[in-house]
Amino acid sequence: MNFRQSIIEGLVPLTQFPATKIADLLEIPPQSQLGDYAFPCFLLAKTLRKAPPVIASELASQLGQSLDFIDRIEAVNGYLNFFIKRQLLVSQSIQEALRQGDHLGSSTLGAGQTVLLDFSSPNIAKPFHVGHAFTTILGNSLSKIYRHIGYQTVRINHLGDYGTQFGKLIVAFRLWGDATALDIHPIQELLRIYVKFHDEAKENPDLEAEAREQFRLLESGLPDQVALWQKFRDLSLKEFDIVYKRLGVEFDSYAGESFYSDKIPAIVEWLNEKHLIEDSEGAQVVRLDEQKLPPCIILKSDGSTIYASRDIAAVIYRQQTYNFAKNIYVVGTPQALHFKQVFGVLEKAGFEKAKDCLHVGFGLVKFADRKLSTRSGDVILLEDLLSESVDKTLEIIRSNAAIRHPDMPEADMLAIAEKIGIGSVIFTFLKNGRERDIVFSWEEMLDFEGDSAPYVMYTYARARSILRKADQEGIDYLHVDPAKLRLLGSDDEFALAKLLESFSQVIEKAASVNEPFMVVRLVCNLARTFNKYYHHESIMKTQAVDLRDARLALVAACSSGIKAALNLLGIDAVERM
RNA sequence: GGGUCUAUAGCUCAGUUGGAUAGAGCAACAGCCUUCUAAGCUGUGGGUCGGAGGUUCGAAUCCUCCUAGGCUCGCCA
Repeated sequence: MNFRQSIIEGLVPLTQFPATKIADLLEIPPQSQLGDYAFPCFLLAKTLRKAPPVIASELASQLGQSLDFIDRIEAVNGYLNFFIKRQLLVSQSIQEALRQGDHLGSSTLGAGQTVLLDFSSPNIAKPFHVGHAFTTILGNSLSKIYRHIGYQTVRINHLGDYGTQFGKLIVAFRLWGDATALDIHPIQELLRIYVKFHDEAKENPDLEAEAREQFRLLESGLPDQVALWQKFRDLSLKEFDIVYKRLGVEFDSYAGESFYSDKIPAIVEWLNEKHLIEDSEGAQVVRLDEQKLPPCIILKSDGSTIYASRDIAAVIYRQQTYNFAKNIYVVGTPQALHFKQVFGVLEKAGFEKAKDCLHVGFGLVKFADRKLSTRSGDVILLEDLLSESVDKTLEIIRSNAAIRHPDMPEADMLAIAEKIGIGSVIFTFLKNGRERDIVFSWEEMLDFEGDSAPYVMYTYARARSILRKADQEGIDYLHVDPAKLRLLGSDDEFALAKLLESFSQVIEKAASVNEPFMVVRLVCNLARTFNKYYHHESIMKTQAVDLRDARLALVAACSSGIKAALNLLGIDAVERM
């Protein structure tokens, strides 16, 4: 039974409002003492010409006993407050949670529709630094959230694997490259010669010209140039893969800039046919005055392509290949204008799916404390960040294990530290609204108390610990008689059940605004409420066996809820810690 | 200068599309381990929602102006 829907249906005949209107108005009170659902009567005041409190109390008595799942209805301050029968909500919510298990909150909302997520997209031959972490972690989480509610997803890593920079690398590698170093630390070596190229080019401008020539030769397909480029690309990807594996991120496509290189002429031709392109200061541009946007450059004055033209080609290709319902770009907010222009050109060209293209932006990563371990230049490698976090976690695990789990094998501690350490990093990026800048500090990221990945994971481990004990005693808490579940109804139990019940709504909301932090807040809430419960009640020592079993069912439901939510963030829960 | 985003507790942030006494976490202070994991729990203090007007039954939320800051504004991506 859907309580919310039933209340809406009950209110339709009494208010004369359409169901959608009521759905908009029906809210969840700020405090649980005020009820489970609330209907504000202020809008009715105008049509009925009565004071809201009067209307509320009239509605309360009219609605009376017609809704059998309602315990009572109160009229307070012009609000109609609904209290659901606790036992009913609790037992229903736990049964549903146990049925869905680790897929709690999943649905078929997006069945038959495909969402494209363009994220991560690092530049080949450049270090994978913390700046890339945000798009990678955010995109990964969004893909999981969309899949959870039934969409098919295509995760696209739009690699920066083309452009004059590769001409530079080819020139630099021939002059100063070290093949052995390239095999061992490919990106380090490529970065070294890239930096050297720029240093040398200051003295010798001919190098720049040579680089442009080499890129031209690469683009025209000369075997030597292509082979070198391919090698740089392969080795870089191999190194990126190490980070992706640690983060648990996978891609369905690595079609990057090089992939679209030969698709651009057709795009230019298409735009020309529509007479959208005009000459401006030597460059070919599409004017976007009517959209109040600056012109979008399609071809540079030397005739070569640019970021925008490649992105336009990519959108067209993706539509033909995937027939997407949504085409999402997980790219930093500084590029907002760029995407507005790209989508603007497509719209102007009459490409209908332009409205389904979406830029999901995120803030900058800034650094509060500068004393971070870096190997090269002033960038912080994501790999180093992950390792640092894992190391710090391992220290804590070691000191805890000495007290609580003297039997824990070294290999387990390492595996757990890896998951918690990486979970902490992921959590740092996903805990707030994505458009906020992240001021990065070790102190905050490695603060494992309160709302943090370790806190949530710890809660899961505690719940699992109880269930292991129940398993040992042979208790079947997954198939508890619904009648027993109605024994639950304390404040904590009710609060937990309500949180579990809210999963699907929260996850759908998170998807609709592309904000994983909503899932973070949900799971933190669940963890906090669970810890409270854990502290108040000794589950396994509950005297009455039926009540104990019901409580175990609730614990099982909560544990799968936490696991499900963590999975949506890209974090792997651990059974012990 | 144009565009755009932001400003909420000492710090980091929420605030369900205009509703009830503005909420969390951290930090501070005071407590709780012979009991399923103390990475936990319980309690206390802490606010002119950047400022000034306006809209209305009602504003952190909408409008105008101002202040401060971020990002961005044609051949990089």
